[in-house]
Amino acid sequence: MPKAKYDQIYRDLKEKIETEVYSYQEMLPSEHMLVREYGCSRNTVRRALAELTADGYVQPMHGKGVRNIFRPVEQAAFTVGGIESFKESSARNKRKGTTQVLQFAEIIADEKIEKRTGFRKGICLYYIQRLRFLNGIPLILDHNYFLKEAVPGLTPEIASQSIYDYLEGTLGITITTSKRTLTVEHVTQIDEKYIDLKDYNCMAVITSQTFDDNGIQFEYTQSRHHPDFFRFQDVATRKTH
Amino acid sequence: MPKAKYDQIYRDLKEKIETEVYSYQEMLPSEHMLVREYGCSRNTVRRALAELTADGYVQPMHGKGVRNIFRPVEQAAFTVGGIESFKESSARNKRKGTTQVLQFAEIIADEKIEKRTGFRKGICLYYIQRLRFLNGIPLILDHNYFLKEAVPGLTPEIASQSIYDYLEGTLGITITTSKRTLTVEHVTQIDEKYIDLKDYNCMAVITSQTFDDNGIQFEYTQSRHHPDFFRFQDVATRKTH
DNA sequence: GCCGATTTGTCCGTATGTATC
DNA sequence: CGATACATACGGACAAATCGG
Repeated sequence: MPKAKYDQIYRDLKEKIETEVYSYQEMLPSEHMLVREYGCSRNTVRRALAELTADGYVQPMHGKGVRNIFRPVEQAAFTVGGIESFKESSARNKRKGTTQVLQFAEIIADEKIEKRTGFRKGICLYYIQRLRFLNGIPLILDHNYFLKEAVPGLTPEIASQSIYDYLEGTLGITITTSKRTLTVEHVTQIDEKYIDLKDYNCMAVITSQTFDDNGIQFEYTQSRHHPDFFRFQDVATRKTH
Repeated sequence: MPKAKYDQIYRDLKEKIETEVYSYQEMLPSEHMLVREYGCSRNTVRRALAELTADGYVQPMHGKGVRNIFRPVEQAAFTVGGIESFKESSARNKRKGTTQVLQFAEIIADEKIEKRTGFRKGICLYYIQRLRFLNGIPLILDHNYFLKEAVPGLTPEIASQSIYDYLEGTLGITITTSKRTLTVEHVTQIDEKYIDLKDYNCMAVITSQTFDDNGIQFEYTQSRHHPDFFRFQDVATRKTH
């Protein structure tokens, strides 16, 4: 938990927006006011506001002020957003998440794997297949590839709990960046075997390459979601052309 | 095209990374070096680097340096990323995009529409249905709702070209923020009527609420994509817990 | 282990530009 | 026109992490 001043301000403003201390479309106090309120420099206030802007919470308007454009979202499905473990996502979506390990193996990357995952050929990887349950219903099928040298000592036992807890807690790895691609793909035999898709013949597929704070890619994951329980959210800002 | 100094530096570094002047996993010059190279302050360099970090191009490492973690992506499908018009996306994906307007109507928002789109009940909207072709093949079906008072004078003729060109060019609107949700949904009768989905019974659906620089939501769009020609990309960074 | 040099991270105060009212 | 508000930029200071001697 960072104790940086800008982060404190960011969290404080974020909560005020979420709890409607400032209502939708209302202006926040000016930067000058916030400087006085928080007893810091203008740069620091601006940094907090920049993060809220990136989150889609506020919109700064040149010469006018900063407007609250946040609206709460209904959480009907299983919402995916930032980098989160399944455990964290389950908690945020207020569901009980459990995991069943279907496969756990050590493999050597060949050319096909290199092309798909970004791991160099010849490198030793853990390959793990896991089935994810929400409130007892199997909804997500994960195929994980972990770089063995970066993530030593992985066991099926750990995989059935939270690998991220192990990485961040026990190994002290800092997870930093995740590049994700989202596609819609036909169901496979494995999907059908474990997940009741009713009449869907597709799944929502997130593939991600995850990096630690040394810029080393230690994970490639393909996460296949039941369409009825999948929702991906995003805020984009337009770049000038 | 902003002529801000940090933006120049950002673009310059971005191009150097893309053209592999710095190769994958290589360190960029230190901030101090960049300051000398560009003749600016350290803050300005840092701002450019912050944007590259958000793009997933580099990863700064405390006490060590800034590492290039960019890898070119193969463009097999139709890649969706930031806020773009169909025209812009087509060009970026190197495809010829054309548009057929299926419906063009003025409607008044009722409660159902309010709940779905975020436009208040009673407000006057343009409703537009458009079929998008890539290289002559129909692949995307768009349902647009535009706030009439914010986007006056829209015509089917404009809708068959680029509405964004009209908004930004003729009307002088600045498009700023877009909140998007991505789901996988069953095909509808309309989908099937216009798009050849082969044996897919799902589509990739992006719904977006778009705001101008006054924080006014002027657009709600549901964009339904053929699975074979859909790919959404994203870079996430992990927040400390 | 310690120290100093280097590098990134945070924060401040100030100045100037530009848009709005 | 002046006052207010956000945008950009500079230079400096200190902290924290890393690395080499």
